[in-house]
Amino acid sequence: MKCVTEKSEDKIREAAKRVFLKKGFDGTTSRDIAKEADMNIALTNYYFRSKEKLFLEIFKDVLEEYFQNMLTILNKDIDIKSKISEIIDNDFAMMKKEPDLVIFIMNEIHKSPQRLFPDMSIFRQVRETYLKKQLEEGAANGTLRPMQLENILPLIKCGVEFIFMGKEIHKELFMMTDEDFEKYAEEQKEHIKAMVCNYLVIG
Amino acid sequence: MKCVTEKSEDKIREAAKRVFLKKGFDGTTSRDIAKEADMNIALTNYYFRSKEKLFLEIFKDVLEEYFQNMLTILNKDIDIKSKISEIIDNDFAMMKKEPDLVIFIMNEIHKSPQRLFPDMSIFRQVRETYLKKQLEEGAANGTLRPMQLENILPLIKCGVEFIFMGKEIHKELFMMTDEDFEKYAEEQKEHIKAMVCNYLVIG
DNA sequence: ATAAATTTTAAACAATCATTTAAAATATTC
DNA sequence: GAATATTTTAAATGATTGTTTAAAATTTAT
Repeated sequence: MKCVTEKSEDKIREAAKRVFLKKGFDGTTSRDIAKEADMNIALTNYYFRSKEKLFLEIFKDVLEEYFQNMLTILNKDIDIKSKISEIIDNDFAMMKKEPDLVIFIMNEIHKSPQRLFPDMSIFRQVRETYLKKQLEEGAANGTLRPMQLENILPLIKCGVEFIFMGKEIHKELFMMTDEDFEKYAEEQKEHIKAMVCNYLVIG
Repeated sequence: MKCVTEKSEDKIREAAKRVFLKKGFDGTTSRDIAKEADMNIALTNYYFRSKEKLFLEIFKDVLEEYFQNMLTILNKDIDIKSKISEIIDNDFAMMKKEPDLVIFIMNEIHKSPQRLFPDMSIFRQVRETYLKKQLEEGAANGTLRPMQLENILPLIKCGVEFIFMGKEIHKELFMMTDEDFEKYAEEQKEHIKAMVCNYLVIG
């Protein structure tokens, strides 16, 4: 049956995601979530049993959201330079669409890593992509600097994610307005693409 | 007068720094701090008036700690390649010594930037270093790719800080032990140095 | 339509939060 | 050494926390 009105459980889940991303687990109260969802406070526990369980459910989704698009790109049958460019463009778009996502993930995992890693099959998927094969082949035939996935992938991702995670401090440090930052981020994106490609691709 | 026993105010300040860095502002209670300092709960407010005021005082120190060493290096009269290498080594050492510092700063500023920027003269100092002059001269005489400080500095810093901020997720993603990560981080440090230098320095 | 199951509600729970109080203990001053 | 100022203490403040309760409202099943 198709409902025109959203189910309460989903309303709470979506509200909780927004609040958790903005305020973090510690900074979020059950009442914050209920208010954001415009629902009675008791319903968060009626549907999810506890704030902790609701959080873990949402965190799993958020972590998959973080990796999913990148995973698709990593498996594309395109040349390395295009692949790097696409990953960076994708990262860039993600940071603009969900500015809280990466710092949220980083901070929550940093504070309590043990509780946040369930059966993450997505991790295995990231380790075993077509890019890995491309790196091996490139290293073998001398077109690429020999590097492992775990070395090149952070180099690709850190540039964009770092300046967006630290958007406010970068704005303050270099006296930028929001508009300035937009232009700056675009410049930086191209620097990163060129820098990483120059380093990885030989000749 | 020299006291052999530490002053209560300093004991609280140092305890508060440890707890805030580990748990963040929202995750820290006044009782956590009092317990860590092994002092009565009322003393935190006796000396600092409120948890908020204590936090702001500590945050200012932490932010200066983050920039101070880098600032010294940026002003050194050494060639660009050595300077980049030193900044990265310094960052690396800082992340090992204070693993919570950068993610703490990033997260707190991200959550509430407006309240955390006092008269930060250190920001101006970072903008006006000898490195800036070196970049201008290098661009003018063709030895360096023309880049602004705000473009090159994040490229230098993001690599090391990113993998340490995300240490636990990188360990999980690439199935590393703590020992593995140590070796991995060392490798990565050298990749970053080479990559950034190759990109900035012409020929 | 009636009964049963589900969802929503207002109210309350004990625990903990940041902060304050006022008295006790200690240190300093004269 | 008495008077004063400072520091520390235990206890309490009212507000807020996550969670539960039991009744009311609504939906579903018969």
